[in-house]
Amino acid sequence: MHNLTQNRELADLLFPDIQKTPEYYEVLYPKRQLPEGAKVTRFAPSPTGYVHMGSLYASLVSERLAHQSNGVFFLRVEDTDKKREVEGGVSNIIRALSRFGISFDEGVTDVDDEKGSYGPYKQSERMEIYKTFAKRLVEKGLAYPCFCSEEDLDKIRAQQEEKKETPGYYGEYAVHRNSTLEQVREELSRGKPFVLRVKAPDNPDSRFVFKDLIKGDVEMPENFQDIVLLKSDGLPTYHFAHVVDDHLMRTTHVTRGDEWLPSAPLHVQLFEMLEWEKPYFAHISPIMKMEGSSKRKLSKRKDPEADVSFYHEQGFPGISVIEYLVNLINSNFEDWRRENPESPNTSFKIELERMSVSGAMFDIVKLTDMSKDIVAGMTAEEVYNMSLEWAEEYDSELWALLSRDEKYAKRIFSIDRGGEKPRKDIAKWLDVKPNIFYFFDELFTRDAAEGYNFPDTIPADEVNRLIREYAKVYNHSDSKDMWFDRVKEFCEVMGYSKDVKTFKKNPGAYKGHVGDVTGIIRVAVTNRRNTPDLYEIMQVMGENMVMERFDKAINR
RNA sequence: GGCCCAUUGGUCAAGUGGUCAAGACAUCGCCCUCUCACGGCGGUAACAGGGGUUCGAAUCCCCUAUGGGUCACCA
Repeated sequence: MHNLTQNRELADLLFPDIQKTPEYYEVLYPKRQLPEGAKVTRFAPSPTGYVHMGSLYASLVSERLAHQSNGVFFLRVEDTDKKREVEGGVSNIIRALSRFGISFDEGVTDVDDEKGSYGPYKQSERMEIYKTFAKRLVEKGLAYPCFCSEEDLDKIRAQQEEKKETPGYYGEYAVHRNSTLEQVREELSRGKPFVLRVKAPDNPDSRFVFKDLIKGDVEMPENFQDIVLLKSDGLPTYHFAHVVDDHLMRTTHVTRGDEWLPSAPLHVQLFEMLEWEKPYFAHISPIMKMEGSSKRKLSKRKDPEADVSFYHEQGFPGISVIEYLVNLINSNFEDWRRENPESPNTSFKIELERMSVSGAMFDIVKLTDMSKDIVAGMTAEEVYNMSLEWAEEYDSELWALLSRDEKYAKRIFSIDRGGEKPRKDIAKWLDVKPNIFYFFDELFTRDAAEGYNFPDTIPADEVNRLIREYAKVYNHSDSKDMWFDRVKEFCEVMGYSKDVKTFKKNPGAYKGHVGDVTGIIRVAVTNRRNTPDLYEIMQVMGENMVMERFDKAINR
């Protein structure tokens, strides 16, 4: 057993270079002056550059919590594992999040830049801080060096497995826990590397209860493992860094994936050992994916849609993804949206208590539907600008066509848009090309070369006859009503009923109905059976293009 | 395996002891319509199972099953 002076000696022995004190940092990073109820949250990724859907989800929760309470949302980079570091990773993460409208009030802003007065915000630059608090823990007899090698640890584990005991470094298995100062000195003099471990209370049966803002009251065993605080390279583990950083950065609400729930007792224990006020914890359930008949966490390795850049590539507007996620956070968002169709989604207040405690299945069909609604609400101008921007990066051919004649492109996007019931055909910018290709001869030609999509129910001869005759009566300067009147008249001449009802009443009397005829014209002009308003399409195309399409169809 | 968390229609979910168990997406049917879409109307479809507690249970308790998470000098 160490007494107080021995602890102090040990602390100096382990951290001879640490001169600052915890008190120094308490003054350096004072409690934030914020309005009542303001929340301080953070996003704390490893600098891998990869942003998982689950991370976006969690960061969205954190961001909203902070910003809807006039609080602070900051970015901290958890780069204590060099193996995870990827060149340019930080910038990638920041860029990926900004595409979804998520920005930070303080923290890391780029590879070598940051803002805010609670930094540094990169853990690798906070070594002195961690060591200062580690030293204090040693002084208090709450942490100690452990010289076990990997092999030693393996041996312990093997022993425990054999006896069917809980594996880990604790109690009587914690061989270095009660080393004397002399023993430590000797190991050190032999140049042996060490890790710093917490001296956990040795009572495996004691229970720990805490209130999670999402999961509710959770009861678990108290932590009794002597978890590593400082690795042998001197860098802190997540556990220690989290506690030190979130205290010093004055985080009020720790929002993170629920894979952290099992280590929450450890974290709370550390807060208590350091005599710090505990933050609130909110453990977020993972986003799942259906595989066969069972669900599992969306996987970075297996699922392309787990990577948020997937949505950028597909051309989902960032706001669509965000609204989908907001709805996953609080499902009453949909009701709110219906009542507030014009409000920005940031006006919707999220509530942690309303979050689901179990993992939600990621539903790309629903995302697509929501996105269609959002795009349908955009102006032609917006659709043009956003699809152009997308095309610039992902589809140079489309980009060239859209920028070649801006006015023409915007007229295309104006069809069936802006009215009471806007067309819902575009969910993502990837959908644009297949929806508008027929307005461009080069794309249309390529498409028609694959074959025309005339219905099989009408013989080719009849198709040709209809197009040839229709081309003769087509008058490009007709108003919409006149155009349709003329179509109906044409139908009667050709032996088709001028409306569907008449045909249905007496199918034997006609070759078909007006829908069949317009269907043929539609395919001739667009090579699609489903399109927006045919009249509008032909008006936008212009007379020449329309007539050429008729020719081309007849001579196919 | 230990420890946690969970389980309402195909999916997201409302629901906190008394509801004909909302709504949305998907699906199906009908209507509207030049097609498709949009829109409108309607349909199919759920409290994992078993025990309790209670006048009464999706809601509370226990057990079972299933799913998920976690048990590193990774985060």
